[in-house]
Amino acid sequence: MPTLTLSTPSDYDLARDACSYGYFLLAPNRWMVAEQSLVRPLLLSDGPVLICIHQPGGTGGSLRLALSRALRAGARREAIRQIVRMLRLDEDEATIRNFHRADPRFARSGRGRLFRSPTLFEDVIKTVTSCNVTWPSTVQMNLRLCQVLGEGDVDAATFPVPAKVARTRPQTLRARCRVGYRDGRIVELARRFRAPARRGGIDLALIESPSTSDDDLFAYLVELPGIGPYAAANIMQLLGRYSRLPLDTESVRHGRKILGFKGSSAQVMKRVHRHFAPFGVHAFRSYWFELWEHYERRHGPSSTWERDSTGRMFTAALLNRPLQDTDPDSDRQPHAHQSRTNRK
DNA sequence: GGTAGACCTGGACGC
DNA sequence: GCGTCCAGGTCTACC
Repeated sequence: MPTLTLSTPSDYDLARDACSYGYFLLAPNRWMVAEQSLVRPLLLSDGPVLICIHQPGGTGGSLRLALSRALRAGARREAIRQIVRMLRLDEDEATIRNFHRADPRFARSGRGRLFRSPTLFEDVIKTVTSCNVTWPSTVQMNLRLCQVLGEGDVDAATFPVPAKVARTRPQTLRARCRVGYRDGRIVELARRFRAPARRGGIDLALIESPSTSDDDLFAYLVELPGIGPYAAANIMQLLGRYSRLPLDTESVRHGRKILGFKGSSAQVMKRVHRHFAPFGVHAFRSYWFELWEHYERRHGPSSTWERDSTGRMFTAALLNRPLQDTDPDSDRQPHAHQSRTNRK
């Protein structure tokens, strides 16, 4: 089996940093608990390739990539570019240290990087499939999108590319991928990813330019079909902009149960927003890793979560249920356990 | 600018 | 096993 080696920042820990955001549990990603490795297919210009990513040397060690086929130089560069984006290997030690200076609670665990997708398109569609549904439905939608529209073996199909989704009828998406009313919005988003910016397509130059302000980026994203304030803020963190909080019902639950805030949902959201505002450009990471830590208190280290069983753990009924009697501290002990933490 | 209701799926629950 | 209720963010209409 062909292999590649990829160096990492000296603080990089695959198990910790890949299992840091719920998308690592969504198809076509597959976290192999026993092997502590990430398996997923990537679509390259010369076809799909299945990649198994492992870090045999532990923290700071190089990543070993086992490939299902040999890659020519161009395809190899393409694969590495996608993996670097997905694992945020481009966020160096200094970037993470800045976050830890702003929020020292996570310096010891080293948390700072958040898992994302190899492409912006996949991140945007995953965000849309996480809106207005419970987590198990998000898991199913992504699995079906890959099985129905992805390339390669059905068990290891890639995430579909914009061109394929843009050609698909909304009714097909609804019937076969069970995306519900999101069908037309997903197809329209795919069409915009296909079209050049001057003809109404996604303006990648604006999105990726560091000179675009957070406010301007948010205003642009929120105008896209299927993207509201929550989704826009989430896409921003996936783009590496951490100043905005994607506040949803989970935020309200966290605000009430963990932070002890009272009042209506809108009031609790405002208080959560104010609570994390002092972390400035790091606000989302502080918010997220605090949330993640509580998920891990319930379900154990995220690197032990299985895609097929973990999805069922994140239902409103279970999350609202108090912790077992074996944990007398109950939920409201935010940092009593310095373990690992989450969901989306 | 703020609010109410529809959108769709699947889990939870009662019978 | 079946029927009903509910959770979830976006969008549109309306005030």
